[in-house]
Amino acid sequence: MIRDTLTQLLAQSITAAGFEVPEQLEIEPPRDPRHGDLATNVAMVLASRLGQPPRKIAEAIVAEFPDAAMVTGIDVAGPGFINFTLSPAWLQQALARCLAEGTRYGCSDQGGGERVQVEFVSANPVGPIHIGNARGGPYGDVLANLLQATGYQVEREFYVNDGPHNTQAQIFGRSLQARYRELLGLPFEFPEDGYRGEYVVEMAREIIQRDGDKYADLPQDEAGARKFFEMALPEIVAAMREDCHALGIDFDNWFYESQLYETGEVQREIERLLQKGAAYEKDGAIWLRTQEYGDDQDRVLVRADGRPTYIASDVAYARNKFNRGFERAIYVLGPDHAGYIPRMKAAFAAIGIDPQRLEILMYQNVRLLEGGQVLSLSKRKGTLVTMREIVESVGRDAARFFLLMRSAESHLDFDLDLARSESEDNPVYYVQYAHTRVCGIQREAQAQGYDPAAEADLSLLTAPQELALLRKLAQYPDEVALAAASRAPHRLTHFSRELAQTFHQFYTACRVLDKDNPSLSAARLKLVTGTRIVLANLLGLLGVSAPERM
RNA sequence: GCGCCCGUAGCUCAGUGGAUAGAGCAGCGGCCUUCUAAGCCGUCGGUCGCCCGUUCGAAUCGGGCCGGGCGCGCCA
Repeated sequence: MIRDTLTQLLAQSITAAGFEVPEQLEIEPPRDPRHGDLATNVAMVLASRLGQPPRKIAEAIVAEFPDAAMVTGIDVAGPGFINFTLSPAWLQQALARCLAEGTRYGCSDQGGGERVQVEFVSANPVGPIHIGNARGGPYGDVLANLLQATGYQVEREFYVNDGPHNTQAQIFGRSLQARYRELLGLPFEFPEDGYRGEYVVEMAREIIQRDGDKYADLPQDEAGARKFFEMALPEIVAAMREDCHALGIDFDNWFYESQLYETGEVQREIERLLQKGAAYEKDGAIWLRTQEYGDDQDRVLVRADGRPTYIASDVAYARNKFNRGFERAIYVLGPDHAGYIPRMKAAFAAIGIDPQRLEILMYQNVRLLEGGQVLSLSKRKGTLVTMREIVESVGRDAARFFLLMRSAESHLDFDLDLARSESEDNPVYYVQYAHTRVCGIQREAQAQGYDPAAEADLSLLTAPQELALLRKLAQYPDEVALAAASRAPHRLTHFSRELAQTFHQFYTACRVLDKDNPSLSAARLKLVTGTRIVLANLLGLLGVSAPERM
C-alpha cells in the first residue's frame, strides 16, 4: 500500500538527516486535499523533542528524501508539515492494479487468517426482531464483511436465549398460554408485564388450529409456560431467520443457550468457578467475584432457588466459543446492554479468558421519524416497529444503508420518508446512480464497438477530475483497512458517497466516449471500469445492490 | 444517586492530537442538442454546550459544570 512504502522512504530520510525515527511515524491523508495526498507531522514531533524549529527539521528531512517515481511533490507547509503529492504515474499504476485485482481490490491479509466470531442481533426469542435490535444486524454483518476482506476467517453467530431459566421466555410463555386460553374461552390470567403484541394472539390461534384444545389442561405455572414457549420457539426462530435474510443477513450458526444446559457446560462452569474461588456462596445464592475485576458489585451466578442466571450461561457460552477454536470473539450489543459490559468483562477475567481476545462493541438507539414526527414505540402497547416492517417499507438497500450511515456510538435518526423517497435526496440512490451511470457508459461503449480488454494509455488521464477520481480509487484499500481496524462500517457509507460524488463530477466534466479521440476514450473507459470495480466492491461490503439500470 | 453514550451550521451528522472545522438536507441563484438532470456548479450559514488544564498545537486528551438519551434486578 502507498502508506507503507512512503513510511519506509520517510524513515530512511529521517535517519539520513541525522534524526531519530519516532516509534510512531504517522502519515495520513490531510483533510484539505490542497495539502497533497499524504502528510506527516514528524518534523513537529521531533521539534518538541530536540528544541529546534520544526520547519528547519522538515526541510532537512525533505532534502534527504530519495527520488521516488510515486511522489511528484514534497512540500514543507504550515507549522512544519511535510506534504506528499502522489504522481499521476503512481495514480495510474494504482488504477492498473485495481483493474487487475477486480473483486479482490481493497482486500488485504492483515488479519493473517485469524479466526473471529462475530455474534450479533441475538434478540430474545419472544417475538419478531424490532428496530432496536435491527441496527446491530447490518452493523455486525458489514463488520464481518470487513474482517473477511482484511484477511480474517469470520463466522457469524446468532445466540438464541432459549435457556430454561430465561425470565423473558417465561413471561412470553405465560402470555401465549393466556391468549390460548382466552381464545378457547377458558379462564386466564394475562401477566402484568406480558407481551401484548398481536402476533402472540396469532400464534395462539395457530396452535389451536393445529392441535385444538390439547393444551387446555396444562397448568398455568412455570412448567406450562415453558411448554408454550417451546411450542412457539421453532416458529419464532424461523421468523427471525427470515427477517434477517430479508435484510441480507445470513448467520453461519444459530447457537442455542439450552444446549449449554443439556451438555452440562453451565454446571461444569459453575463448579470450576467455585473451585477457583472466583465464586462464593452468600444468602443461599452463588455469587461471581466480578467486583475484583472492575464491576461495581458482585453478580449472582446461581439464584437461591438453585436456578442459574444468564451470567452463568454467558460465561459457559464464552468458554464454548473459545473451545470451538475462535481466537477472537466480538459481541455486538444494543444500548440496553450498557451495564452488561463491565460485568461480562469482569466475569471473563474471572474465568481466565484473556480480555484482549474479547471485544464488546455497542451501538446506540435508533429513532424512527415519519412525517417529521418521532414514532413512539412501546413494547407494552405492542406498537414496536419490526425489522421486517422496515425492510418492507423502505427496501433492503435503503434499510441497510440508513442503518449504517452513522457511527455506532452515535444515536441514529432513521427518516422513513427519506429512505422511501426515490429522489435525489436519498443517499442510497446517489451512490447507486453512480454505478448505473458507469454501466450506461459501458453499454454505450460496447454498442460503439469498443473492446473492453484493449490496452489503453493511462498516462492520458491528467484532467483534474480524472486525477481526483484516480486518487479516490487509489485510496480505497486504505479505507477498507481503516474501517475494519476501527470497527467502523459507517466509514464505508461515507466513502461511497465521496466516491460517487467524485465520479459524478468526472462524468459531468469529462465526456468518456469521443469518436474524435479514441485513445483518450480508451483510457477513460479504463477509469470508468475501475470506478465500477470499487463501487461494486464497496456496495458489496455494505450488502447493498449495485444496479445496472435505474 | 452511580455508570455508559451523545452535545459540531436552521436540521441530520462526518471529523485518525495538526494547517482556513467539513458533508448531506433545507434556503438562495444558475446548468439538459452530447454516455440517464436520481446529476453538476455557485452562494448563504460556526463562541465545535460552558469553564479550567495537558500540549509546540485541542472539536479530539484529562478534570469540573450544564443539557439530552440509555442503563443500573437472584430479568436478558
